[in-house]
Amino acid sequence: MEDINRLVRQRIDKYETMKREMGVAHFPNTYRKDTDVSDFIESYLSKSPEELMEIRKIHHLAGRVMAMRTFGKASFIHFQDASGRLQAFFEKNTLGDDVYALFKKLDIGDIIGLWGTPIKTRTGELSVYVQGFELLTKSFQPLPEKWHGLKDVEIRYRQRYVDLIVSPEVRQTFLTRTKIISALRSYMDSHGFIEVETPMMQTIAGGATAKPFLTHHNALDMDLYLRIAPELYLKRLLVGGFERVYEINRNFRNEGLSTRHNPEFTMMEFYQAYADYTDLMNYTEDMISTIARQVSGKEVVTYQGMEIDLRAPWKRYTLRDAAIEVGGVPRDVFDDLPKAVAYCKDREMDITGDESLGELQLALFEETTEEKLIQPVFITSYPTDVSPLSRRNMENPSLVDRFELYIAGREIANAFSELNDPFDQRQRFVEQLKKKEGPSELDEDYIRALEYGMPPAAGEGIGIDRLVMILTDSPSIRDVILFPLLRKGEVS
RNA sequence: GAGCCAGUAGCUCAGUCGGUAGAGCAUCGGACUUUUAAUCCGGUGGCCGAGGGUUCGAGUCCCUCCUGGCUCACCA
Repeated sequence: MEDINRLVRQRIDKYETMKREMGVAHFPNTYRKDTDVSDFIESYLSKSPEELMEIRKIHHLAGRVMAMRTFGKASFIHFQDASGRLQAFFEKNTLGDDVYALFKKLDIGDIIGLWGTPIKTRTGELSVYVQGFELLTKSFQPLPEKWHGLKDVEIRYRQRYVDLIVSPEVRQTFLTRTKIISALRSYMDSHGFIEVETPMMQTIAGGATAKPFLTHHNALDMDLYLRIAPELYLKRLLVGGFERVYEINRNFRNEGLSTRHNPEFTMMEFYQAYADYTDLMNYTEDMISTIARQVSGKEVVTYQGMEIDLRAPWKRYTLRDAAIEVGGVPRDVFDDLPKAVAYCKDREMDITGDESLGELQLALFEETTEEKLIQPVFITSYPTDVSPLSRRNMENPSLVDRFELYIAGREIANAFSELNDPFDQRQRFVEQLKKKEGPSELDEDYIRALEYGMPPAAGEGIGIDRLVMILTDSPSIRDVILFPLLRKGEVS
């Protein structure tokens, strides 16, 4: 604790005085509370002041002092615990001179245990009529101002603990995140899926196209990648005989940061044997609308001023129809390689000219259509050459049985009927290796697993952070990740 | 990686044409027994993100760098 500023110094000195002269214990851990703030409020909020006068029960509460209004001989504070915020009334006559003097030495931010009876003050606010208190943890750093709160986003991210103390809406967002993930788990569990864990450290970074983080294992003297996706391991489990598996965990991608991208982010991937991508569309719209209802109590949510209707069923569009009808790409351009190249160049899109038609079709869709897909929509029928792990469509082998889910202009989920033909899979891997992005090595063990036989299946990945963003109306992914990645640095 | 914007007291912010660094809250001292951003009186508090330059003089103008935000690029 170098660079101690004056305010910290004052608090340290004050604490020393309290311990030396006022009998305050040094960081004690013997106080036990018996009542949460929310329970206290629930028990007494509807009672009249007269009814509360009759209640002699002493409740032991604890929490952090958030505001103080002290007078000569009586004072009010607000304190908060994990469940809520409550007013407490300290009176000199009740507490005695010494205890009241100790009370007046408290600072905003201190954590105290306090006990007393319920009371309603003259203005009708339910409060604790304090009979005694104990300083449990001295707070040495001053908290941000009560009125404007903490606005500096750098401090909010670097010192999230401060943000959580002073910003109820931030605390609420993260509580909602927890509820969403919990609801997701129980939805999956109740549909017969088992939760599994697969390697975060992999020798081949497969299952997606992204740059991986590299690390090293000393004892084995072996380079390892942090996973970019769990996909290939989860499908090995289908080979192994599990028919419904899911994993909610972190992926790591060594790419740029933005309001929608954090280098580590949370993904749920799940795989279901004897199902195809149309089954997953039905499943997904029910899952997400159910979770929205459970978490927020409604299926029509507002995201950044846009009304998003999550009620099933959701619209379904082929990539081609969406690009043409929503994105306004001319029909002949979409279906013709030279015209597509010319069109992309006209729009100053960053293309080399070596792309396949499929790659250009996807690029055209992303350029013209994506951001217009506000209401939930499944985009289907992706080109095979941009989907190396997806099953080909029976009628048209240049397309795959795949969908992506878009909500509020963002990709939320990606799913497909799984390719379980080991020979086709090998061929697609070989094609993928020719491209400059993508895995550096062919995953022979995955091919071998397919050679043992993977049941027909469909699988899906859902970006949990992005889903949480929509359900909590958060503009940036950093608002739904407790500790987003920042440059190494100190808040001065 | 590129462009734009920002960084001044613990927090939130002013700071004009380049001329002695300010406010509110917090904090410290005093008054005050039902307050709600309590009120009233008085005080303390600054490496103006860092470094360099121009100038008699720089928070202010110029350059470099650091950190953050937004947009773009990258990114199934």
